[in-house]
Amino acid sequence: MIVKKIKHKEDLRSVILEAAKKLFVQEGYEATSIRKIAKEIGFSPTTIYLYYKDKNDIVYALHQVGFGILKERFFPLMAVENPFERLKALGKLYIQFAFANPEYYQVMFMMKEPLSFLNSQKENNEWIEGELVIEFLKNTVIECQTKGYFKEMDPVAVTIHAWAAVHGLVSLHVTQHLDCIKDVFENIDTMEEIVYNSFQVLVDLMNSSK
Amino acid sequence: MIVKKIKHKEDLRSVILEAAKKLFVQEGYEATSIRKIAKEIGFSPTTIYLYYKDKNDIVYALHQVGFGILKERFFPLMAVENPFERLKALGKLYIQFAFANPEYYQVMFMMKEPLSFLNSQKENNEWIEGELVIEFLKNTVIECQTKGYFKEMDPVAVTIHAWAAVHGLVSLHVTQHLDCIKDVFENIDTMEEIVYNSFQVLVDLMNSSK
DNA sequence: TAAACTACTTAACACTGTTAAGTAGTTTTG
DNA sequence: CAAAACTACTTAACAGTGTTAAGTAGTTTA
Repeated sequence: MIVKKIKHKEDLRSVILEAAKKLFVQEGYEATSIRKIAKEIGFSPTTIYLYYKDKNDIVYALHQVGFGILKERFFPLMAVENPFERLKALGKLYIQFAFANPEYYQVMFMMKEPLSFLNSQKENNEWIEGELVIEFLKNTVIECQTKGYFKEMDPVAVTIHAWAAVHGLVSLHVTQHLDCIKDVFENIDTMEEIVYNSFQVLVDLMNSSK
Repeated sequence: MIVKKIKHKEDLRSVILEAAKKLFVQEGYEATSIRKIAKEIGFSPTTIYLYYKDKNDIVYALHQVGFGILKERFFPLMAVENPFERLKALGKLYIQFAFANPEYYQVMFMMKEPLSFLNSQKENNEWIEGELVIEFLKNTVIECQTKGYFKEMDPVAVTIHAWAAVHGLVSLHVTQHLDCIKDVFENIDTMEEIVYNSFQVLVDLMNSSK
């Protein structure tokens, strides 16, 4: 379990983050304590505080790792010409990301801690990671409007709605609230099917706005 | 701070819940510890465990209190004849509830703990509180379909979508993720306005499905 | 009167995040 | 070259968390 100490003065900050990532993905947020991270890398818990301000600082770093993965996935979508196809692909990918990386999704979009860390920093208290994603979504929505979608609607409100619709879906899944009401689904499908059927409703409704 | 001990053998279980409610609403979930609840009612922390199995048991009880408030608000809506008007009113009330009772909203729809408690109970592992609300929503959706809304759509998928859309909106607000991207809104409105504008998009899209 | 039961408490376990103070080992400086 | 300063880390502790085993008054039953 315990990784042997790092010689050659590697950047311990990134070694800590790597250990945090491992524990976080394997055991979840709850089980990722400062003491366990320290044990994992073979240092005392207080050493962590020489490289990260507090635990929120670490979960903010994890949240950034998550956004790195998400942006990597979103990048190829910039090539999709048709804005509505791009919008649909964005939604699908967002859902896929949440299903594939539920722990990262939680830290990115469901937990206050990373944002608390941002607010604790005097300068740079902007959530650039989130704003970048929403800006990309907004531009796609505006482009869709030039093609006749979302007639006479406020593009910002449409953007927030689109985000909220997929976020609501995946967050209800991640917290297991969807599983708990599966009795209302006559034919019990997989959770993924239910989520995608529901996403299809969003797409169909958006289509009917043309 | 410390309430004098209860004589006359009142039901201590409800006294504990009352203290938990007070701390929970005033200080939030994080600050509501077993030890603080015990101090509040003037008993030792272990006494709590004679009336509640564990902390999840208490947050499940709080979650039930929340559903009590929500159901009370939903009740008058059963009288609304027009199903689409009822659907809109349901959404509006749901959002209002979340804004007025963010702590209860979290415990009802955003936290795993109450559901974990349900799963820890051998019998009765159904989330009846949630199912009741969703069933009410589903029936309204089905009724809307008889009036020409949601043509050729799966009513269950529409129900989940409607729920997810409003849940996504209010949960992004509660976790302060919406506040953090307020730079994308040109005219910085109140959070309530932004949420209602976004809700209006849902209503407009649903209207265009007729 | 003695046993049993009720309602509660004390003390402890095993954790958590976090900080003050201290300590080797290296580097810089007079 | 020795003394001061700095680097990188550790030990010990604080104040808190949920939770459980064991014990103790006071009441009730036998």
